[in-house]
Amino acid sequence: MRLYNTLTRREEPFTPSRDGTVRMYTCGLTVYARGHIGNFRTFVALDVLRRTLRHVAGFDVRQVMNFTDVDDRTIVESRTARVPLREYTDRFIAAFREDAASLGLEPVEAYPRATDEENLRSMVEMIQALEANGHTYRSDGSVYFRIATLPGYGKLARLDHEGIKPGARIDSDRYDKDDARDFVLWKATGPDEPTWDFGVGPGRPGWHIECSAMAHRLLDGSPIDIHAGGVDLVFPHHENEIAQSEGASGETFSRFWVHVEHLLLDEGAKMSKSLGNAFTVPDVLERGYRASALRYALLSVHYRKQLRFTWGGLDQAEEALKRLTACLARLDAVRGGAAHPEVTARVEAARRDFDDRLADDLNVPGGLGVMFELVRYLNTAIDDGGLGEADARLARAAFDGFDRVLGVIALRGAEETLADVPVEEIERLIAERKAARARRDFAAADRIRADLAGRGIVLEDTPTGTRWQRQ
RNA sequence: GGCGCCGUCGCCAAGUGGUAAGGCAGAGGUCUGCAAAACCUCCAUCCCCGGUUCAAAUCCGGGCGGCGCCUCCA
Repeated sequence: MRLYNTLTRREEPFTPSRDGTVRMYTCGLTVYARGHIGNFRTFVALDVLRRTLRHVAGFDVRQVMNFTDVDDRTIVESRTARVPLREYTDRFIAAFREDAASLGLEPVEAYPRATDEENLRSMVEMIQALEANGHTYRSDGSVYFRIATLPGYGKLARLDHEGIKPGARIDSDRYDKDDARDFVLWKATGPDEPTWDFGVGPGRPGWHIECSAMAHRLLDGSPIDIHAGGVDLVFPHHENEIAQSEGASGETFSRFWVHVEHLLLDEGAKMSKSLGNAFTVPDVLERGYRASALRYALLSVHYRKQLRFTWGGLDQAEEALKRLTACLARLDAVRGGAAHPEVTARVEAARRDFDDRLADDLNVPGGLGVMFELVRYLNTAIDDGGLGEADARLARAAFDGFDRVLGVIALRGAEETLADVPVEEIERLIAERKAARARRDFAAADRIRADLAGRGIVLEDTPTGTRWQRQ
């Protein structure tokens, strides 16, 4: 498959470097608050990447997604809440897991936390390696990375080193640094702060070191195949990760860098917790939208384009999903009849086209187009009686294939089984209504339909019986 | 000030040299006890101006507009 690589600013053919297994690191959440849907835009996009690597490209994937559970904000917020740091961050890790499940994110192979001892130890080892290689200096008990010692510094972000804007936010952490662009590897303990001492003095990890160390430890050394995250991480986080990893090991850190563009608000501003304009997944669900619609909305724009989030956009996503599931229900109702060669050919072509779109730097919108063209074709075939049960089964398998990447049909199905009106009751009422219609008691029939409609269940009569659907 | 991205139908969004996918919304029709769904038909020449080319939404130049990054950030 082809993937856009931020390192080269080009699309390149991608294949894992070792025996068919993609080793991928994803920067996860800083768990000082519940992640918002902007964060999840990134995670959904990277979930699609993961699924495409597995199900379209046919690779195995070993993916690591970290939780940053110690930094200035987690420390401050936990102190404000008067809750121990670990307990405080546990809450938001649990919230992440809930939201990730709601959105149908495939679990990744490892979710390391920065403050787990084995991770802290590997960070310290990396810092010691950097010290041995002459890339560090100490100041007031903290250890810093001296970027002047690494000629390739800046290769990812391609920043103009000389042109730092006067007045830009430099040196915001107010420690003594020799150069504004140097960054902290290990921060000396402040008053009343959590602290660890595994060999470079008492303190806590700087933001960047955790990812370098955990990627190295959990993905079995450099170079890893893909390192991914939101675009805002390109600089300084990813640039500094490269500096640390390559300064310590002398080897390329990651072959590919994948960055997901931001989700913006309707007004065009970036959604972010610090700006106080963020929605969480539960916020969206409380408005009556389904997680499957949110997932669809988040993945329906190419990952390298900014996505403007609107409630109307969610409505459109919901309608599109209904069109899709309605077609699947029709397919499932087809009885009898052999395969038609023309249908087989169309379905096979759609599968190929879908995979081609996804393999082309994750062209999800293109893939959705292919899928909906097939929907129209199949609907027409059903109406014309030109679709046999064998065709329907083949088509259904194709949609299952699409959904291994999109993950949206399966999510709908899971939502159905969790809903408040039990399926058995719905089916009982449908049977009652059928009896009423048979004796032409349409008033009773309509009463049942209205009752279910009031509880969010829509009935549709078809030649093969009554179908129902949740609103 | 530096670096970079983007501007396609009312809305969302593919397409990046060969004559505009798809979704939502809208109009008309078929079907139906009603309703819904579904299907059919209709609905754009690609921000503007120049240029290159047999051919440009796609390449080049210049505008206009929107956004991101330049040490909190997915």
